[in-house]
Amino acid sequence: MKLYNSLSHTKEEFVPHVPGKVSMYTCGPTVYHYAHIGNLRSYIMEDVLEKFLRYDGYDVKRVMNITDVGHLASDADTGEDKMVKGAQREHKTVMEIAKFYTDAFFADCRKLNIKYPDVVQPATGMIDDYIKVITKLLDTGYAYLAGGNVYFDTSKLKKYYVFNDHDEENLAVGVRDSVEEDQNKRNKADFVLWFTKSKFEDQALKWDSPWGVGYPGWHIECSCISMKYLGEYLDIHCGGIDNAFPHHTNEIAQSEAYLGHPWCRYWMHVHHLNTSSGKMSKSKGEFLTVSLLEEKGYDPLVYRLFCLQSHYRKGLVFSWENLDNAKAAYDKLVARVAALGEDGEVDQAAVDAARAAFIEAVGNDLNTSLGVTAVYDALKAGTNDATKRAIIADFDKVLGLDLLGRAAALKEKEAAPAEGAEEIEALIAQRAQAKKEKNWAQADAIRDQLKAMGVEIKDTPNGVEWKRI
RNA sequence: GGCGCCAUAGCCAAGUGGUAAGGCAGAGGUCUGCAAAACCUUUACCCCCAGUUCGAGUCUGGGUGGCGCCUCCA
Repeated sequence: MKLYNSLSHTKEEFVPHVPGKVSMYTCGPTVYHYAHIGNLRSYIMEDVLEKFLRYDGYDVKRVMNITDVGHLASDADTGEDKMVKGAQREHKTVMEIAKFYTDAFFADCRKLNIKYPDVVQPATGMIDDYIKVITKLLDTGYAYLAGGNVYFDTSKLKKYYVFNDHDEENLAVGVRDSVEEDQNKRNKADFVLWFTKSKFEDQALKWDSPWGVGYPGWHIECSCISMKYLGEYLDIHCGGIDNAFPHHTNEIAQSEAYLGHPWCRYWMHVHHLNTSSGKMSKSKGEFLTVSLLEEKGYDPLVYRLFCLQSHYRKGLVFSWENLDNAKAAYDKLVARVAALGEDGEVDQAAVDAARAAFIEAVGNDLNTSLGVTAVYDALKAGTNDATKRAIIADFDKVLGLDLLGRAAALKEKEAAPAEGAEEIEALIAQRAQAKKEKNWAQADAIRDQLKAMGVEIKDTPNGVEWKRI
């Protein structure tokens, strides 16, 4: 497949380090609050990537971290750790908070049909590894001690700004309000590997280390977790675009300094979900969760379709109008799939041809919009229904829209003798009588009454059909 | 200020030099007492200005606009 690589800024043919196998790392959530649907856009698109690679025949191993330590609480840099703040807010311990929101995150993922990674590793479980890597970086001169903390020395690298050509002179450090420049740093871009002293004294979790009691820096976890489970050569590293700098840049710096050779070949960055006022973010306070969508009556998979209709490398604007658009499309799609019959022999040649076209489309830098179009093409094709079902089932291994499952549920719901069926049938009979007498007002009144009961009727040549809505 | 991504119909979008896919919404139609559903038909001089070319949405240069990053973010 072709994949846009943030390192080269071009679409490249994807070639894994070991033929047939793909090692894939994803930056996981910081578990201090619910994930919002903007966070989840990344995980949906990464899920599609993973599923597509499997669909295309690769043996994929996917690893994700859970950040349960060490992220700052606010723009104002006031010295609270996000985990600590979350714990204080809810009167729980940091670890209780982490557990709760980790579970909540994966519950959301399940609803969105996002596969659970092969390995999930909380950052707090890897302290020994961080110490091992930091020790070597100190021994080899890539790191230094200053003011009680261990820093990575970015000047030791041939190229530090790997994703874009930053000019250090023009980097605006502390560009946001009240972020102070750390005076211990030798170079502007240096970053902390291990804290023993910081402005953030209220860390809940601290560990002993050769440099004193403290806690790890904000980037080391991803390097260490990735290397532990996926080895020295990583094929694909995923994450939100906002992580490219400094987080991923620093990961590369640490990992390659530690390993002494190139580390990760492909970097995939998912762009943001925006609202009319910019990206959706937790720190802005107002954000949408999967639960909220459900409360408002949206199937979470409607949101998945909403994401798939766009491209991961483009900003996507969220609005209720746009989500309604996706909802209408999804409901229609499910209804069309539900209308497919069961009869006929699957035309394997047609399935193979559709599959080849699908791979061609989605394999081009994850063109999910075309992938969705392929479903419509399959529905319109001149094949029998069994073949259409087979093709849609096949595509759905990647798209994850559960079209067949939802269609079956829809049919079951319509077929089930719902509660109050006699009453409904009686009303329908009354309406039929009214219609016969051309008493349209009463016929319409009965239809409205049924609608108020949650029953939708339609007149067909074969009589009246009704269903619950 | 620096760096990066993006710019196609009301909305989401495809398009990788040869006379603009698809979806949603809208409009018209078939059916219907009226609806609903379904089906059919229909809706674009591709942000602007130069340039390259027989030919540019597609390449080049310059603008404009939106978004992101510059040590919390997916």
